[in-house]
Amino acid sequence: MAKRADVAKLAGVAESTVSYALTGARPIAEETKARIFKAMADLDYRPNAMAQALRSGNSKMIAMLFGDQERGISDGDLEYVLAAANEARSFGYHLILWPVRRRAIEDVVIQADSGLLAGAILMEVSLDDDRVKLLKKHGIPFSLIGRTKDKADTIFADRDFEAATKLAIRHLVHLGHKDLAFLSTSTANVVEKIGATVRAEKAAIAAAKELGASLSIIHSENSIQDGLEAAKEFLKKHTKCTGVVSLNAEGLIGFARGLQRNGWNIAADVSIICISTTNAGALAFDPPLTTVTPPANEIGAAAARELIRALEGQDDNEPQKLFVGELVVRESTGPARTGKLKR
Amino acid sequence: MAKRADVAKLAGVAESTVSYALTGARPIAEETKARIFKAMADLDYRPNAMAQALRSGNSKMIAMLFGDQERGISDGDLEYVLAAANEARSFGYHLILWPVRRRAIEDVVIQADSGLLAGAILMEVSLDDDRVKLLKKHGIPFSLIGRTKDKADTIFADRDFEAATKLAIRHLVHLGHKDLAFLSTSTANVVEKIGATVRAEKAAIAAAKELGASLSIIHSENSIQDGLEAAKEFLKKHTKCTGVVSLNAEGLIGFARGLQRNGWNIAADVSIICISTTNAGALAFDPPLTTVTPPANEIGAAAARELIRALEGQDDNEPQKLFVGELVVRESTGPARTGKLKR
DNA sequence: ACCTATAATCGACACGAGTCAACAAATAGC
DNA sequence: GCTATTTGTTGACTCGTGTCGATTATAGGT
Repeated sequence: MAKRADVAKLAGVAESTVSYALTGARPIAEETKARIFKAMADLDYRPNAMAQALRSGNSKMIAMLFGDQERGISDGDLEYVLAAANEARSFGYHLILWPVRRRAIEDVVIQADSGLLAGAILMEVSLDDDRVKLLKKHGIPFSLIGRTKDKADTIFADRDFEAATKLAIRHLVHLGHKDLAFLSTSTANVVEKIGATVRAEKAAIAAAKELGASLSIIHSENSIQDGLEAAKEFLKKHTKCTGVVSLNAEGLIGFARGLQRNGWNIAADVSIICISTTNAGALAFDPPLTTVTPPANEIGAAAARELIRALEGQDDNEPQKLFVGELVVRESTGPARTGKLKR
Repeated sequence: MAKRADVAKLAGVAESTVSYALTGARPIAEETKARIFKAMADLDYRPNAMAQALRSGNSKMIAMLFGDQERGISDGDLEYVLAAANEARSFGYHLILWPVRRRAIEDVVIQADSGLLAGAILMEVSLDDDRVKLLKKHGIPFSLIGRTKDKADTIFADRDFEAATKLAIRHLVHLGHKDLAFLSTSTANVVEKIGATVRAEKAAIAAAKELGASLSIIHSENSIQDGLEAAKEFLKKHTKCTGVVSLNAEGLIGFARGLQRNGWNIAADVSIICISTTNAGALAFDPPLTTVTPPANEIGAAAARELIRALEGQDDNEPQKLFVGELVVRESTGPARTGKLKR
């Protein structure tokens, strides 16, 4: 592979001149520039990325910290990751996929200290996340997909759960629903203070109150099996409910199935709206699911973009971004049923 | 950050001695070694990855080339990627996620020439893939998830579609099914010679013949909507069929729904087995889907491992790996119906 | 006419590691 | 007891860039 010295020799200039022609850090005569670029083209010259990284102290590598086993992989996750990767690349950065168990975060610190990583993006953040503290302590630049309770001096892109939940509840209330249920994730998530769960539950309660509807919260693991259990609970205690908002994509599959097996008709007997599934997931439902779709692309891209801005030392007035997502009305919601269930 | 010079000074030795203590390329007295390691620990020294990469000419970075928009993202894809990332990291390598449109593959060559990439892993390979030719031409080490028609001198990890398809068909035949259908992907995939489609179709025909069953092939895009269309076609032309093998995970959702809406009972009226969906996808089905599950973890890991072996110059007797996947019997298959459909 | 600012270029050095040639001391071979 | 090899260590060089200081030529201001 041709190096800078080869280009300089062929163009008949000093190596530094080639550098300045490339970076524009100092003026170079047009004529000389032309000669240099010609030489670069002839030699098919590519500046060596590792040498640049070493010299400049910027590897342009960003670790995408992916919580591995713990919470299971959901189909939507890939969307965040791809969006971040695309955005990073458009800035000349690269995204290293880093499946890392929660406890093994020290590896990341080590690799950052070794100059491999310029920064990191963290997914699945809890409200009081040790990993965030560790990264802060070691001065490693990072951004979050999600957010912690203490938001000071933190770059993040997150869902605006308050707005999304409210959007969903308002949709149901406008359809005449008065008795609502909120299908949340596991109680463990509440205890561990997973941001999404805590915020969405709070927001649901607030929005229901504001809009004059009642709301019960149902907890369920993020699995079909547990969704079925949740349906049983619902059928026992919450038959008055005519509308369900779900934060739990996987659980909702079981939940809906449980109701359907019991003879319930989705949309006619009970309206269901999900705020946490992809469009693909919504269409896999029968009937297709009304959703407030998480804008995974925007969130992933924003997390990457804002981190890179910080890395490049650009002052950003607002590196904390919230995204609501769009209400997409499909066929799982309809006017609140009046009178008794027809069964 | 402490550098090698700091360690050398603190330990009272030359820099090269520190290097040799670290790499073991030359013998160093135990006593000296101890002093050096003590100094490294005290200074919290980490060798600079970029300097090592520059000096050694090995960036230890592998691009995971991810066909972006074209074929849509399926949930299973993340599994391959994560498995490859984990495997790579266990060898001290890193996986750069690289969403790249088919045509933009030149970028990869450029970045490989720039020393950023040590190699690449390619997904969604067609039997006669231009990208493979390009990488070969430029001498960029790569491995495939999937495989081309010309397998010579190529590292790959792929599904053994022949065996997987046969496993599926045998399962049905053993249950007494004689008239089978094969739900394939789009005809475009056949024209473009996507390996999975071409191989699985061939294998299905061969296996059915061998086991004495009839087999019709139904083409459908990988979407629920098209799956519904495929169901219509099936209901018109193939009502004799009692068993369906599907290569088309997304399409199968629509296909099954189409049959169910027409009053068909899955398992009782028609057995369905899918060879290309994740366990999660299978469980989202109602009834849970019998599958020959793609061993995404093994395939992703093997693609990474074999590439790294080649990069490190290890002669490998067999860098071409095939994986069948396990037959998991769930509730979508049962004995062939006898007599007429009860409708 | 003189001083200063800017354009254009060059050579030297630094970034932080790996590796080779050289050398002293210790050991082995016969 | 003399040569041949191994052990242990050092300094110098290299990987390919970015950038600073110095140098010359030219233009601009008074």
